[in-house]
Amino acid sequence: MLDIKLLRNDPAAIAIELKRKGYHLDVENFIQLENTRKDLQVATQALQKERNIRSKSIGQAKAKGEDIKPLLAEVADLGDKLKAGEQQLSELQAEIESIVMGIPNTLHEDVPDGKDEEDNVEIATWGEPKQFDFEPKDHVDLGLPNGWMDFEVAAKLTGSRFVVMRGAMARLHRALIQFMLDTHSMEHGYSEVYVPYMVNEDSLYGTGQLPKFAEDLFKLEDERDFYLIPTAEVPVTNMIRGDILDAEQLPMKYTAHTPCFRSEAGSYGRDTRGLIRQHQFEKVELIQFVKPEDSWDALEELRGHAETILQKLGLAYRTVILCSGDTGFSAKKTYDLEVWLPGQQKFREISSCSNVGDFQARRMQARYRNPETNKPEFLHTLNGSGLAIGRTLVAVIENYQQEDGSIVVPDVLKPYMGGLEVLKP
RNA sequence: GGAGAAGUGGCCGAGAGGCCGAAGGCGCUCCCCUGCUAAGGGAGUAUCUGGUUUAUCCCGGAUCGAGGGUUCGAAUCCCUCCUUCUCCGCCA
Repeated sequence: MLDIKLLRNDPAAIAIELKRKGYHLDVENFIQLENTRKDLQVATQALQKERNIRSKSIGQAKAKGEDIKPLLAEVADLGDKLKAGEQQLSELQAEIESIVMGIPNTLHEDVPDGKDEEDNVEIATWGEPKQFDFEPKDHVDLGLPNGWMDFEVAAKLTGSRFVVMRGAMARLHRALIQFMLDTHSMEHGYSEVYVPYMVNEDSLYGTGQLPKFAEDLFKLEDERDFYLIPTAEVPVTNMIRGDILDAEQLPMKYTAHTPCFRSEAGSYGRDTRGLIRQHQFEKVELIQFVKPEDSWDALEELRGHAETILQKLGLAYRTVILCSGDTGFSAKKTYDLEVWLPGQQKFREISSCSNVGDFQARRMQARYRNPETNKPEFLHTLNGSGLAIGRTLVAVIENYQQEDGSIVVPDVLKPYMGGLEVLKP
């Protein structure tokens, strides 16, 4: 959520900023609604004030034993007028709120202009795309013959975009999770949390998935309006919803492993093969809560933490900064890490690290007490994948494959593989 | 799943239709006093929001788990929901 005061003061300037993100803000409509709201609110509050004064005097008269009948007659029609005004006002406020909740975050000035992912800008690379002296297979061809990956069984169990993994592959998948959690919690200063995989609507409003992106989510058939989480960002970030933290508690860093559930509505036909785009995948997430002045440094740090994982795994990657049109709804600035996949001869997104600024904090009413002003102020939130497990598995097996279809276990994963050094078909 | 109890400021806790945004205590901040320590005295100390502009000040409005309702007036009465606790049942 943007600062409503900024929006009121200069909606035109905000509209120009939002245009970079491809969002059209109807300034005239907004100003008109705001003006109506202001009039209505002033009028309603005046009525409330009168009601309060009169009620108080009735109480005082009654205490003195005076006849209150004439006083009651005076306020007879006040109640109806007030009720009508209050209802009108709350409807209008709800309308304004729904507009404001649907407005994306503004961008950092570093973010390059652009329309879509074609315009993202590469800012760094690490490692060299691996050269093979044979034709490298993609992860599906590596996984299928051994029964390591089974998409048909998964389709029988559930449907498309699911997988069953077996044996050493399932273990390698698990090893990645352990390795990442251990690295972030023991070397990068994050505290590990275990969180619910279902959340309520308030949480999804808090991080920005609702109200706009309901179609991307799986909603449970249940009167409680629970949703499966699309990312650990939702439960972990919402842990501090409604809180006022002490300044000394910041920065707060959390890491969590969770499955992520995404409906992938609108991506029919894209990445239909293999593990790249599934309805259910695992992810190790990094979340930071920081003071406003620290969030840009924190973004660089967080990105470094995600990059460390790729480096330790020895996987070549490039870092891109998302252009204005590709940056997500809540983010001020986002780096994507793209890993080299020999099977596709392409870099593919494996992590996304964003500084959200105070956008989610506003929605969540998540604040800290600024010792200088002694006032509660919105903190800043950041999130990043560290990393997406399914795609990391893809990268590992494609990059560590050998001509006979076996897969060498990267050194850092060996402690988690019970002595297994090569996955043999 | 059944029966019962309870949700009030940073914390504890009073409050039972009006003078209650809320006693009292603890904690915290500032000041005074005491040579230091210990103790004592005084003042302050919720959040959101409107007028209203960057901020202060001032004057309003709202908020006592959430949402509805009754009433001139609700922390207080009624309804629904959520959460916590106790007992029973079931269960990984």
